[in-house]
Amino acid sequence: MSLRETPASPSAATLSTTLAERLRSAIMRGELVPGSKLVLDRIRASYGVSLSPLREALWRLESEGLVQAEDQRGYRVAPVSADNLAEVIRLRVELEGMAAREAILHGDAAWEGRILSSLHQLNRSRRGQRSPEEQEEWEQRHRAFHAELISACRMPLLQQFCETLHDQSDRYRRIFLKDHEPDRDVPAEHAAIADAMIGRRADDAARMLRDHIERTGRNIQAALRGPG
Amino acid sequence: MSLRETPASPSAATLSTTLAERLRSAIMRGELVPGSKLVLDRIRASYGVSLSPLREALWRLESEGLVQAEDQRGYRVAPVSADNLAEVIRLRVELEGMAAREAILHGDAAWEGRILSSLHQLNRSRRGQRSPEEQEEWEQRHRAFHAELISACRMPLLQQFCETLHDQSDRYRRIFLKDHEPDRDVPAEHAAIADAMIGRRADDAARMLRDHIERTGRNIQAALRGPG
DNA sequence: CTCCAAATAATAATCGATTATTTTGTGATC
DNA sequence: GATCACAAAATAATCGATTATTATTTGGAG
Repeated sequence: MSLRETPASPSAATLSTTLAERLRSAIMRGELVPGSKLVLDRIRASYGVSLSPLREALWRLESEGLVQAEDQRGYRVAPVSADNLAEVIRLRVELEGMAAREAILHGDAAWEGRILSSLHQLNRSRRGQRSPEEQEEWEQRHRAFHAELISACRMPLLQQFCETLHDQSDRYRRIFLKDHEPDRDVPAEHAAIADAMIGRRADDAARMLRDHIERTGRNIQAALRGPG
Repeated sequence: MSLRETPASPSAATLSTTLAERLRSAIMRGELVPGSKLVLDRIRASYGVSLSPLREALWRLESEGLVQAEDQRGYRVAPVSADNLAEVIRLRVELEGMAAREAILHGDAAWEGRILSSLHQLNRSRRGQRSPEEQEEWEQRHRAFHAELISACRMPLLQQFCETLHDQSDRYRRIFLKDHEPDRDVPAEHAAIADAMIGRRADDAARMLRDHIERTGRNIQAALRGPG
């Protein structure tokens, strides 16, 4: 249930936490392929850890929908499907829409500043960069920007749900739109959404957010149907 | 992420799964009090298990919002607060409302039958019974009834969210409305909701569901403010 | 050849012991 | 008396080995 957090007080990250992050990243990048079996002893060996923290890490990823677990039969990377993607997109639209409206109601000047700042950071890194580091940086900033939009909503559970759903749809995008030239001006969409949020134009913001999410969703759906 | 499931094929429940169920029940009943520390070695001893399955069980409950975990500092029963309850209620209204509308769109005759059947089961057991077994039975059937209402929505993630939120609000109700004479005709409310769902009156159903959830919410809020 | 059953191998789950970290207690200093 | 440093105790996290379960192979029987 934790928002991927820096602990309030400076306590050392546990091996299990570190491992969950590494595995999450591998799953999101598609390096661990959807539906594939996660053989405990193999992963244990390749990450150089013991079983206890590994199993804990997998349970955390299970709760984020990135891993499936079955008693006595082990774990596998969550499979992908058009139906699942459609639901993720639909829920993102509804929940991020709700969160955005709440954020507009409650947001203050500091919140506006954080939106502008994260938008700026995002625009300074370019998507579809050659180096994986740059790509990873863009991904991270993109996630941060979307999180900031709803950060003032005063509904931590809702933020949690949105983060989980966002991760799930990011995985689809990163796997199926691997080196896909965007057919639209994504930075402009981000800027317009930020502007509507700060300008407290709730209906505009919700509509643009919906379109933004759904457009990406349709592109992924097309790629998903195409090859697979 | 699993809907509390009977495994498709008959594989033995793991100790970790059983333990998670037992702990969930103890937390929901308020036997493990909100905010209290869960000292691993104490629980380990009292449940007669080893650390590994215990820790796994606690992580599962963390993902359901019933336990809080902090690296290197252990676990505690999720605390309660008016703010958290308000968010849980709000999200239940929104998400169960959405799920109900979808279920009305997609539900077939079999679904109608399941609703009527679970309503009947629910009415045959009486809430606020003297024996804990009867009370537990009512709780279980009440949960099943609400789950059945949205079971045709074809959105497994959404069902998952609803189940989690329902568990959370049930915990509040069971702790704060311990032996509380209901001030309203709850069975009639259930019957009316079931009727509207089956009759495909989506707006009616959503409104009655909202009122049903919010009324209970207000009662809990009152109790929460009162003593504590 | 196909089906079943037992044997074997592979894997998951659990345990008990060890190590690392945090919390509590104690005494010294100001 | 308050504050810090250190020691001791409590607790959390991890490991390596063991046990239980599932999956695979093998060897008949029909």
